[in-house]
Amino acid sequence: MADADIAEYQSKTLSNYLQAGNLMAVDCPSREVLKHLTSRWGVLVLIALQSGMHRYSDLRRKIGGVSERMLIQTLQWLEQDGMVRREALPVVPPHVEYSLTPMGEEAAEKVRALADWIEIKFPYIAAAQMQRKAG
Amino acid sequence: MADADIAEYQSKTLSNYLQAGNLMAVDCPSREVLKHLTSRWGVLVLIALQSGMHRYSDLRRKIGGVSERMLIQTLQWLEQDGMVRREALPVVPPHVEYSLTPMGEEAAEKVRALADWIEIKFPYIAAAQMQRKAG
DNA sequence: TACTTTTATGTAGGTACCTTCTAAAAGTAA
DNA sequence: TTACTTTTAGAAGGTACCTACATAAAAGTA
Repeated sequence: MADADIAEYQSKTLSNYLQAGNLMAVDCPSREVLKHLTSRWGVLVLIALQSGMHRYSDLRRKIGGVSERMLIQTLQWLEQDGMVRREALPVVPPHVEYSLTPMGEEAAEKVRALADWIEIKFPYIAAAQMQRKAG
Repeated sequence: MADADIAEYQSKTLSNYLQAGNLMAVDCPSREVLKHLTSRWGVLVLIALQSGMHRYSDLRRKIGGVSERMLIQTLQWLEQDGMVRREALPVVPPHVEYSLTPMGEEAAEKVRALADWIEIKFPYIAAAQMQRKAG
């Protein structure tokens, strides 16, 4: 932990951490969490992990089009936010298991509700888009 | 409507539009919709409009930190996707009213469920972040 | 020695989001 | 005439996401 982090940590009282976030406020740090959970790949990682533990390469296969770099990046964001648990087995070649924490399960449910809705409603959305272009 | 759009439109049969989206697929156009709904300002616009019609400047005031450019941009995405209805009154200075379509109401509910969850859980998330940095 | 495997990291470069500034429109008020 | 109103567009420039490619480690096999 860097000195700057320690200073920042100690400057905040417990009550600061008990306050709910306010996403409408300009500088509320909860916006960072929103950004991670709703990021291009964050959504898909959460949904993919809902069906249980996955290895890194499993996720890469499952989530079409994600690059190695961004998958790692996204997993690290979600791990840092306490949504994803990372377990590295001390073997060669490396074997790393990713799974959702209890908090991650809750987040994944919310995100999946939106994703499912989009998938089901997509025909209507596409139709609306066409109508608008044609109109 | 441009010729290219007409050609694209006619190349698709009705059944194409009745297929549900698949967000895990690389090139499924539903991913664009997901991107709009979960974009940095898209989430906040949907939630803000849940309490009814807002003028452009109302939204700008309500959503902390959004720039004029991005608010317009986001509203146009959501309008194009059929989530937001835009009504311009023919007066000077301009008076434009934005509101959710029925489909937008549904999307907003899903998005708000996630946002509410983040705001409530934020103290725990922040604590998790700190633990990780300190660990 | 060369090659394999899996999970990362580093870098170079592109793209798209995003902010800021400027400007337009046509009325009203000073 | 000048300033001010509200909504939107355009341009310039910054930043962060994102892709692609190269590199690394570690221990086993051909």
